[in-house]
Amino acid sequence: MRDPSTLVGLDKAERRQQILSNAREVFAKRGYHAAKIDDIVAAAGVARGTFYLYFEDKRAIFEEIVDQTFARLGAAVMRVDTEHPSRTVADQVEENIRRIVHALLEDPATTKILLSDAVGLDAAFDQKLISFYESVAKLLDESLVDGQERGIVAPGDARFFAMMTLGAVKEIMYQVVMRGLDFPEERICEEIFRFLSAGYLRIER
Amino acid sequence: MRDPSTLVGLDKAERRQQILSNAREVFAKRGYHAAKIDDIVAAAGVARGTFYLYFEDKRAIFEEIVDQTFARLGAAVMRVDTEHPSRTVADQVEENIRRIVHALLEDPATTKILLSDAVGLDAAFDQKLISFYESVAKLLDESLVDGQERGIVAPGDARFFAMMTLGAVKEIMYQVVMRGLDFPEERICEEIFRFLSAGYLRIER
Amino acid sequence: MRDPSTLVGLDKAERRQQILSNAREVFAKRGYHAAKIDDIVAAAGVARGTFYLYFEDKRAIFEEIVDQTFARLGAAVMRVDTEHPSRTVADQVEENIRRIVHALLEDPATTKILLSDAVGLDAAFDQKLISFYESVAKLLDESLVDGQERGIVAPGDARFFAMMTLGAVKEIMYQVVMRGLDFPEERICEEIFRFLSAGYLRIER
Amino acid sequence: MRDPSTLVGLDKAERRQQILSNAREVFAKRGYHAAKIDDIVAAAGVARGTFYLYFEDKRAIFEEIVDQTFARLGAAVMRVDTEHPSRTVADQVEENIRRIVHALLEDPATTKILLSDAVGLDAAFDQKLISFYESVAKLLDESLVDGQERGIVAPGDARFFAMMTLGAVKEIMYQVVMRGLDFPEERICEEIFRFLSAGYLRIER
DNA sequence: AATGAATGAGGTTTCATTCAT
DNA sequence: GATGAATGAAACCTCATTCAT
Repeated sequence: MRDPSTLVGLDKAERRQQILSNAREVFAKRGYHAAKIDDIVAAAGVARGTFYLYFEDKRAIFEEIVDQTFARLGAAVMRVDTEHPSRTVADQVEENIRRIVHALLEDPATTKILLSDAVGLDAAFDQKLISFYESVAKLLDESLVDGQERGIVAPGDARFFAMMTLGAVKEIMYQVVMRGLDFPEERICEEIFRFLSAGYLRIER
Repeated sequence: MRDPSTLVGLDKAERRQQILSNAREVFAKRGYHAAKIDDIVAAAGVARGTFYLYFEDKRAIFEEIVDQTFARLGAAVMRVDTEHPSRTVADQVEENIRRIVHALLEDPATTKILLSDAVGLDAAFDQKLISFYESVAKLLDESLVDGQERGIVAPGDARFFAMMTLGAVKEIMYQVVMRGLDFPEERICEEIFRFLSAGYLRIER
Repeated sequence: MRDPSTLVGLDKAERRQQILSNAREVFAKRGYHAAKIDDIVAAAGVARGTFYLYFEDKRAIFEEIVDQTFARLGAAVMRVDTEHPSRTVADQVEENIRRIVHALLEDPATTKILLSDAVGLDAAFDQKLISFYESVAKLLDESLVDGQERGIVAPGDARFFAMMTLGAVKEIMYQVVMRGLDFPEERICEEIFRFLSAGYLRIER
Repeated sequence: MRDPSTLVGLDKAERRQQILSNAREVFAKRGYHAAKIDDIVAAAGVARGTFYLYFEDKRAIFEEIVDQTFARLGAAVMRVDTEHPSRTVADQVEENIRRIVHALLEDPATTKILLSDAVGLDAAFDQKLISFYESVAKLLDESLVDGQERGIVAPGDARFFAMMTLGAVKEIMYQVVMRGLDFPEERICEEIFRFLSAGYLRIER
């Protein structure tokens, strides 16, 4: 419970944000189901009724957290410009990986929510997640197809390349936020880029 | 509700299995939280009290389903023998991918449970998942380190290779079971193998 | 809280009835809004969950009480037979008044519910009440029109006669159950019959 | 929400009346329990806090509406003067019926509140209603007893005559305001008077 | 062993009322 | 005086689990 004197004078948007931020932490810490409205309002230092003044219900605030995250991640991605590459395409790809990884690591609580709590919540939420990942995969897929035409992406089914790239990044992030692993951001990006560039199997067939 | 006459005469183990199988379907269909004990016993054609004769509680049966799956997946993996390779190493690796993918696709309901419902369930369950994936990653990691010594795996951090491989496979499986995509098993395995072998980026740095 | 030993072994219908009867008393005593589910289950000697096993919600049990009362009152009414009067029509009318009054007085708790608690509950319930009184009035109206054709009912708008008769009976019952007045049933019936027969104003116009 | 500019400059009494009138409409439209303070202040075009500057609480404003109505109805009644009848007694009785019916019909919203919403609200309110109807019945009773001494009212229990008269009038009013029936005022009065004068049963006993 | 009625803890939500500005 | 954001008591209902038969 914070000092009430610091809480007065917040305008609607600020109060909303205050509850939202605290809810995010509570969801990250306890998980969606274990997080009770009581935990959230206690963390935010507001009364239970106040919560319902700003959010429809528990699911709504959770959905908003996830939506905000989707928006933030979407904004982090730079569309790869293959037409007039002021920088090399490789740099652009690397830059995107770096931005995504950075966005995910700068707020591990939210990343944990995205990769753990939001998964398997209910059918509707599953759909939302799937749609998001589909849109990401599609974006990637298009870039890859384009890259294939220019000979900078190997031939093969770009949809698979996209899914596997997505999965590789998700898994590293999952391990990092869930196990509290402490890899340097730069290191993570390098490894991903190296993996995408050449795989690792060097074996005869 | 099944014909009760078919249910008599089941011995303890059979009755247990009967409930377990039905529960698996219900969990896969509805998700852990939306799956009510009522749904499970209705599907299994037993009384509510009977459920508790065979299982401690709802979590216990869910945990058992996941544990069985872990065991099944573990059994599917063949330890890569680099010492006395009766077959080429590449074949062994490919064989492993094929077995895992096959095990996951032959029972999509359970795969969905593993990749969606079991995620973010609660802190203890998260730990269980992490441990499983860690053990898989470790196994893979060891093989890769061994492979690096023999020059059949590229240099680099094998832990990352392991995580990314795991993530790539998980994501494809997730997409397949959640979106009902219908890729042929063989095709999936080929794409994964190709990805691990050479990545896809072919660009100057 | 009753002796639990007396409560076991009730079959579904009996348990239902047990809750229903106790709810009726609680509603009568406290009124619909002041009657809490807790009061009802305490009176019935069952757990809160048990209540919801038998009734959808508070409104549903209240509606059922009212519906039962409507049915009971409807059954108490004997259709006046003007075609082949084995008894005089007067006797039949008197008999009906007697039956209705008797039905209302033998269960004052329910009558209080009908005439007080059920009134102004909400729009849907108002509609239900109006429909019931409308059907009663219509029945009465038809008898009166028929009576007018036979010269045993004075000329005039039978709908008004019906409404006013209904109102007169309702008001007496209301006063009796709400104020605990203790008029003998027979006396009440006589006064009503006398009123319907001749009014009371004996004045020049 | 009215134009705020029209609301400034109201003095205390006007502001009070403004809230009161709007509350009356809201209560009539929604019923006591379904009428929220929010509905009332929205209708009155004032802030929620302002409501509590003028009224103790929700019950208080409702009680005041009902009290005002009681006062208005009481004022409408003319005491029947049997001592020095400047007009015939019949005319005075008829006049009273006419005044009451008129008072009830000129403000159907309030009449609906009185005959529906205020009924069965809670024990204290029931008592208030009973007291009011008792005072009305007593007044009527006294007139009738007096009339019996003068031979212009039939012999019999005047308390019953009073109750039944009250009930007859209430029921017609109830039907009119609840069902939106559109009987001419004059017609209603005639039918009541006719009923009180001679009843309608014309049958042998 | 099987049953299913009964339990009650625990969570969500509403809304009349308060109070700092 | 007026405002409306904040409050929190109170009530409802669900559903995993127990237990008498």
